[in-house]
Amino acid sequence: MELEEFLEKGPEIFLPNLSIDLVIIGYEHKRLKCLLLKIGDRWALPGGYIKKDESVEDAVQSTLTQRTGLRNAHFTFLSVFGDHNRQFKSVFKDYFDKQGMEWRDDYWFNNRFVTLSYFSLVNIANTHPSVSHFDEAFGWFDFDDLPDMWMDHKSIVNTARQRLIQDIQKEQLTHHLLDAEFTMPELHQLHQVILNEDIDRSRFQKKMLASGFYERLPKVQKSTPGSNPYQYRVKV
Amino acid sequence: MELEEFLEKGPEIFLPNLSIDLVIIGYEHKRLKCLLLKIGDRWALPGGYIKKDESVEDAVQSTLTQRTGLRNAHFTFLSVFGDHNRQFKSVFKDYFDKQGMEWRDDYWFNNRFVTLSYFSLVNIANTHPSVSHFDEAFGWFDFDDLPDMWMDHKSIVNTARQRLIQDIQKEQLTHHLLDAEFTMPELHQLHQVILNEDIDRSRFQKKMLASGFYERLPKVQKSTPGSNPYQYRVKV
DNA sequence: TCAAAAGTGTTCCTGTTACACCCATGT
DNA sequence: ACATGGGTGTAACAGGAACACTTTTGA
Repeated sequence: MELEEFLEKGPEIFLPNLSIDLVIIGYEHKRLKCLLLKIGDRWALPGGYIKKDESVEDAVQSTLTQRTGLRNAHFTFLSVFGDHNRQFKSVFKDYFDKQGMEWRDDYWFNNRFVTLSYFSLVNIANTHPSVSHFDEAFGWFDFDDLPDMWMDHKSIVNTARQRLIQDIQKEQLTHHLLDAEFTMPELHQLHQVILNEDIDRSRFQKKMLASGFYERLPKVQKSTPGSNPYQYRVKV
Repeated sequence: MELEEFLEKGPEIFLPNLSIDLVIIGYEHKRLKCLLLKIGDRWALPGGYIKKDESVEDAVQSTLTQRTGLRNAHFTFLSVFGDHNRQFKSVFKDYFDKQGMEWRDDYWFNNRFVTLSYFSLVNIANTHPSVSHFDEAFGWFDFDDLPDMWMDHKSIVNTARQRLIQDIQKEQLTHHLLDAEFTMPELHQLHQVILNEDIDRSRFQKKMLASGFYERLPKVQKSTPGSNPYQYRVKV
């Protein structure tokens, strides 16, 4: 969609008071990362709007695809942010000014918005992020080293971080962050990073295997000393 | 708000595509109950809309107060229902026809709505439910004996039931369903009803006391055989 | 004094924790 | 051979489940 169309036809195409914010989480170099977009001199979560004739889930999926290039990425509902004075005005005004574009207070996206936030676990290596109307750049940021962010976006990210810690204790979902085939040491390392604490190797491995969620594949050769770990993948 | 104003001024007052649905849960005669409203020949969840200048939480609270008469009732977010063709038209058309009221397809509440559902645990004895614009009656229905309901409302109720079962294992929130002072046997009975299974008395009592959430009060006289149970209340 | 209700104690079992042991492999 | 990494085993412990014991009280 062209910017022109987005500005003028927005209210006809989208639900005018609902937005979607995505906390897209990746893992690289033993760090948890979060995909952010640069708008003006601050950063924002990727997001989008819901077309009047599409479901919320479809809107999330397509926003996710648009931003990461991934077709069937994982995502889960995070929470509703519904403050009465929640609006994007300050975010975009800055951008318009800098671009020398006409600014109008009655642009539809200056409405008050209720946002539905979702978080998504992706394999960074498979993503091809792209920029869109207002954002000039994207970046994967360390969870512990977030840049200046617009509005309440930083607190949304932190909500996601807390939620992730809770969820991985009950559910197997961290594999989304890794390649389709991975080793237990890799998974172990990842969990330690997410929980930010040491986990007993033995216990971790037994717990994972006992879940029945993964299947063991042949060992592969590797170049470091020590024995070769098995490869695993999620069962079909 | 008068019906006239609601029909005509709605789009100016409320966010035009967001609604709230409440699963208000009570407990009476050893049964879990749910508050429903009669619209036409079916039943619906109490709900409402969000004023443009109020937060989602405030809207939920005031809808809850309006429907139950309770000032500070418990409530928790349940889930988003965001199907693309989710609309109330069929619900209200029926009502308008029966009342001999003019029907217009372009009434604002015939829009497609995304609904935010919340569930609330209340003490039925303290409630004073009231009817509003479209609903002619209210009723507390057994969870296992729900009437014909509009749209996806029955599945929202069932989502709440499942969610309640999960939540009470981790959190102390069932006391909202009882009087401010209650006995362990009462709480025990309640949990058995919610989980629909027998719970060992001994284990239950120890778990509840170990939570540190309740404080013991003096025993009171009662007229049935057996010893008098202690009273408990939530710690301040 | 008997039966029902309520509170507490005891035993068993499962699953978590911490740590030890052994095997594989590159240097 | 040895250091490193990876897989599995074991003993100690905590918390849950099942059941038994005791006291209180109205009939």
